[in-house]
Amino acid sequence: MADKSPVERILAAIRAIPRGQVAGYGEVAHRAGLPGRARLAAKVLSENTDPKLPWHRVLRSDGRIALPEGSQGYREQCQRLRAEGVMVVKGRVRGLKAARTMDEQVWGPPG
DNA sequence: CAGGTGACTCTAC
DNA sequence: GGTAGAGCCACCT
Repeated sequence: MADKSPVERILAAIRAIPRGQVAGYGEVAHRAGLPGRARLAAKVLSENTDPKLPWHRVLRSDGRIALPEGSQGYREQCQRLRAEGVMVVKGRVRGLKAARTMDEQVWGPPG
């Protein structure tokens, strides 16, 4: 990875998320080389405006959508996830979860 | 330099 | 299993 800015690295990590799968802010931040910067990832997404960026694959540690229910972003994320084969119920995501437990097997361990 | 904010995370009930 | 409150850390004004 090039010596890009932390924001660029976060965006790259999000772009690296496989389709039909989801990841948490902490995971994305850690993958971006910024452990503990989950908040930064959140702000980055809030500032992000790239339609090609799979930001909808980024969820909270609880596997829940970060945006408030009823918001435009919430609906967009929910619909996009469903379109990728991800089940979304009550603002929660069912199926694979990239939490800090069994994510390594789906994300791929370092190496 | 200090204050305020947040698409977060963890622990406890 | 879910909700509620406190904590933490970096970024912005």
